[in-house]
Amino acid sequence: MSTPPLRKDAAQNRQRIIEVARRYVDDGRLLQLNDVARTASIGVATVYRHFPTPEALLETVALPAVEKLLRRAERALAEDDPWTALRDFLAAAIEVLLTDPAVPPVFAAGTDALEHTGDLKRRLVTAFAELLARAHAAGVIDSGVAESDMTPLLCGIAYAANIQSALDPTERATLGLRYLDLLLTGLHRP
Amino acid sequence: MSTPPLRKDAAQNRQRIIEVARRYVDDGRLLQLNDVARTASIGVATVYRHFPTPEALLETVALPAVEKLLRRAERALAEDDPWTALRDFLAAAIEVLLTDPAVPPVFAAGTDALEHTGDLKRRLVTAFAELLARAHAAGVIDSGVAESDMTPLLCGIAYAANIQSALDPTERATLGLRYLDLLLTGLHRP
Amino acid sequence: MSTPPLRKDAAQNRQRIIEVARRYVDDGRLLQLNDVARTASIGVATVYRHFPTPEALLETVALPAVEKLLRRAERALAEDDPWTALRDFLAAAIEVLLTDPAVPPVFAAGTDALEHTGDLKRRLVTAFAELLARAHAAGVIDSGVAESDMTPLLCGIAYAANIQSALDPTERATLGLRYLDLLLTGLHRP
Amino acid sequence: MSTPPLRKDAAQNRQRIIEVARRYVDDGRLLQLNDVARTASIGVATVYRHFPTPEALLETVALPAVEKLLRRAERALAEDDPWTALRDFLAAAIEVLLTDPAVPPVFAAGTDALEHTGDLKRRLVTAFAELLARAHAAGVIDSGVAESDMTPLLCGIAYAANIQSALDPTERATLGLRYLDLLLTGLHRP
DNA sequence: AATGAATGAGCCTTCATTCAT
DNA sequence: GATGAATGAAGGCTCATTCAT
Repeated sequence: MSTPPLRKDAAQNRQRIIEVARRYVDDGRLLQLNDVARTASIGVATVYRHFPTPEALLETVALPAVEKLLRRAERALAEDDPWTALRDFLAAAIEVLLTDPAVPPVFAAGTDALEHTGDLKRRLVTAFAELLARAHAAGVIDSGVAESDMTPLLCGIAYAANIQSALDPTERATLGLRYLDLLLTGLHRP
Repeated sequence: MSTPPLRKDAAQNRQRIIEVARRYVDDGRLLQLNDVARTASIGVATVYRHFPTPEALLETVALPAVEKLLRRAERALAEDDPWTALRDFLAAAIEVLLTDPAVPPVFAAGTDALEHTGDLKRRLVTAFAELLARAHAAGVIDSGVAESDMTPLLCGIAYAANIQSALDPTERATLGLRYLDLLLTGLHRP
Repeated sequence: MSTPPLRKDAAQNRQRIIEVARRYVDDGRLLQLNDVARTASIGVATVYRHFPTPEALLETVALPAVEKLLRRAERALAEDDPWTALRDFLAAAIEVLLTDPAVPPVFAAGTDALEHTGDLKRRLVTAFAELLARAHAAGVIDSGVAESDMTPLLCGIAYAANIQSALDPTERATLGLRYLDLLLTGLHRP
Repeated sequence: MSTPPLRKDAAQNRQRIIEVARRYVDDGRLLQLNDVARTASIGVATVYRHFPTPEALLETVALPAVEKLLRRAERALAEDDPWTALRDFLAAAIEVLLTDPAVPPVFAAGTDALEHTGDLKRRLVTAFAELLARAHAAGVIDSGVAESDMTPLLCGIAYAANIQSALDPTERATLGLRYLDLLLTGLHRP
């Protein structure tokens, strides 16, 4: 089912590639397999074998953050108050999206390079759906919001915060949380 | 002040280039000057003289939509009720952003290729600032929202709606308006 | 025989082109007709009519200097002492070659764009031949030096001095005169 | 220290590129990487990897000749008579400069594309400096000539000989040696 | 499994020259 | 005579991907 265990040197290479790619992503550089290979002092073809496309590599880089978010979602599911649960999850999502530049493109992408990525995303949506259902049941959220709005809304907020390219990552995260708050509270004061 | 009047044939070429570029943008193709030239059956250098960079061409393509939006902003300024005025403007902006794919990149860009574009954007921000000030004065809007939030928020909503790439433009516009409404109203029902 | 008198505006244009070209040459920029036209705010075709090739323009720019050198040659012919006459002429040539960057390429070129340039160059060689003949007759110069060595030797010295691109024009002229002196005196001390 | 040994096929390609470039240089054609690639039936990028700039390729083509000259310089250093040593070296230099059209531009260039080229040039200047010092000590050369005059003087002579574009390479070499002789002996007969 | 050399399509851009206005 | 827009060939260079070693 899962990938066969890698030979030790292969595993090392794989790790090295991911580390280099991580640096690229953090620096805002474009992930180019060729480039990454050179930086990692690893043959191009080796990189291609491990990661057939830049997307596959990017998703692998984003993986830990996405998994972490999934754990936050599961923790949120354990929370009693439906509103607190939902809000905490959304805040966690924004934080992850704005803290790790590898994540937004993975979320925004319509298709996934890695099956595993799709799995995680689906489980995240499922968790959100549950949180949403509880919130709806409790009447603490607009009835028009649907499960399918999660990704767009979150990515939209992250995108909005990222437009301020002059800010540093921490400031952008703060800004994103403020935008989330605006969305939750609403701009209008009747 | 403005560019000297173009010779008739030059004006035709310019128009033809813009039309071809418009088709590129609408089809979601990347604007490449060489490519546009070939499609337009016009010499590359001619295209380069008219539009030194793809951005300049894109901004020119986006121009009418941006001007239209500015007129909507000015109309909104004529509206008595501060909240209606602001909301109408925001709705118009979302509509334009989602109706014309040339517009979002122009708004999201930090720098402008054409001076005129910068002018328009600044006038738009000024108009928004005025609408916002009135809304603040009337106490009909969250006091934390600032002038500098306009572009991020609007672009964020447009981005969110555009993530649903399966939808056609009209459906995306509708979705965008719903997202705007969510933002104005707030997700939370206390 | 000679060009018909130019219309006044045409003459002005011509003058303006030459002035601009002079600046180009002095700044070490490449003479590009298109470029010159734009800088001079004159239509490209106008420039082309006046000067069909960059060489033609360059030769025109170099003209006054070449004519000046020819006058120096004629003055040298009036000098009594054959050695002084020859040496003065050579020194004048080096000075002109290193003072006006338009001149060396004109001298080094095998073919001339303008008839007038060819005339002047030939008259210069003739004058040199005469100076040389007198020097030979007086036995004050190596018998192997021929009329056809003038251009190569002078251009060679100018080239040598120009290699020191770090120096300013005046310093290069001084260096060129030193190289001429070396050539006249010889490096060898027996 | 030196470049890692090339793979066999890579070495063949490299060699092929150099051979084609050599033909270009000998024919007086401009070295254009794209052009060379096409002629050599080798991918452009391959050529670019081996030689990032035309200068790098040119210097590589010129290398054997420059190395040969350096050996001549070292042989000259072994010669007892200071004047003979210096003269032989200069003659060898002129021969090389006029025999291999790849060499003059390399010498005249202020900056080197390849470190190795710079090394060789510096070693050549050092050798010349030594030959010059001995000649000065023996009082057999004009005291004004300095080490820094080597390149200009040699290139100047080569340039002078090359102006006679009608001559074939061998004749030009002969002419160059005559010009060298004139420089050593001096034109003036007092 | 790993390597990295090779590929060549394809983009961007410039320039000399012509020609319709 | 003057203008300057138009041309399109051509050069420079990069990049994702393959394949021989």
